[in-house]
Amino acid sequence: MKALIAMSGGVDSSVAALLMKNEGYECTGCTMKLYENDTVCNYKKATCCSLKDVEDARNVAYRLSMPYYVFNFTGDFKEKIIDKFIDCYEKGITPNPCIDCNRYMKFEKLYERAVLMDCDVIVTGHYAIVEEKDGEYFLKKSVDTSKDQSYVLYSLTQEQLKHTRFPLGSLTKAEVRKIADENGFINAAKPDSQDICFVPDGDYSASIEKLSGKKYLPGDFVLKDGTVIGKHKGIIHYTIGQRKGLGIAAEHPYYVVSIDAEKNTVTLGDNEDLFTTTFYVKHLNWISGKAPAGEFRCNAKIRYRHTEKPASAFLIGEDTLKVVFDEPQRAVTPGQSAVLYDNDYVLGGGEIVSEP
RNA sequence: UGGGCUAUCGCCAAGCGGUAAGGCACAGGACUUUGACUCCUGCAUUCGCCGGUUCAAAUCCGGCUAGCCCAG
Repeated sequence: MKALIAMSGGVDSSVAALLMKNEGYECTGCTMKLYENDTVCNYKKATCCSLKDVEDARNVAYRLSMPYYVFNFTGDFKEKIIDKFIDCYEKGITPNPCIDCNRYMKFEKLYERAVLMDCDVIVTGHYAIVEEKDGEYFLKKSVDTSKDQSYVLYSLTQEQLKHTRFPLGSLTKAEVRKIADENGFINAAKPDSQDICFVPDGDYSASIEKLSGKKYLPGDFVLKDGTVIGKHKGIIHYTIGQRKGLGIAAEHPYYVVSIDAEKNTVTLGDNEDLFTTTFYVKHLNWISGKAPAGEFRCNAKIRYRHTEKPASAFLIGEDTLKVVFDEPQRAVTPGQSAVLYDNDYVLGGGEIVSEP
């Protein structure tokens, strides 16, 4: 069996490579080059596409004596991830580029390459589990629930799951680091990745301005009743539930409650105004390949760092799901992904939209 | 022009003779493979100005200045 390992240069994917090797797979390592550091104006920080990371990945691949390649996916990454990222913010919604990167880069582009290379499976360092039973594949949370990444994988299809391996699914992060250390991997103690990989210094709005070359117009901060209480710096700077950076001094903190791209206004309110029970999801994918029939119970997760909460859901259209939480949840945000679980199993998910 | 009220951190605001609360904003950090949220830390040697009383004043007294309100 041949495996193509997606290696970022970090500990996780390095250990994933090792484990596949140990399982007897004929392994090939690779790193996807997703963007040029100059195009995103990143001059200092080491990120997943820096030379350093490629060297780390190459180093581990060499140590495991497996062939190693770098694939240049910069064109696709710009089109599928960066452009959409910018477009979303311009429309007043909040994207999750990591979700898109998994969907389009790792499990589409890379998968195509794997097929071309005659590989049977692609392998990543995600903390998630694929289970097979009677020919059907299931996506399940990892054993280390604090590191679980099944959320970002809800877009996978049966076909993709069949050809994917997540060797870290039953390990904890501590165990992974230990394995890396025991095997002398140079990245054993490398910090976990964080922030958006193509955004230097965590300043995403500055990146959008540089990448798009546009200036975003200031507009009004308004209250629910329409009262103007200040000027905002351009809607791309805000997301639902945001408190910091508003610059408005008041008795209580203000939070962004909604964003109107048409009127170029940002509505502010109290924390209590952010809690809602009902929302809609589009661009659905079901792990099983087909949508559950009728109304069903599940746990819904509305952002990467959200603990999934009990809800009822049912399709109200071809590709539109209505979800109703048992208890109101804070800052359900259009553009973010909602993923539905049945206990530890991912049922599917999609993108939260403001209107059905 | 009389009469009254108020002047404390960028904003709001405690304080009422004993040596400057708090909230908001802001900055830095933690958390985190998205944006957020959250958490931690920092943030007025100084109380409109000038004098006076007192061992001691943002707190009492006088004057000045500014703003607000009521008369005209």
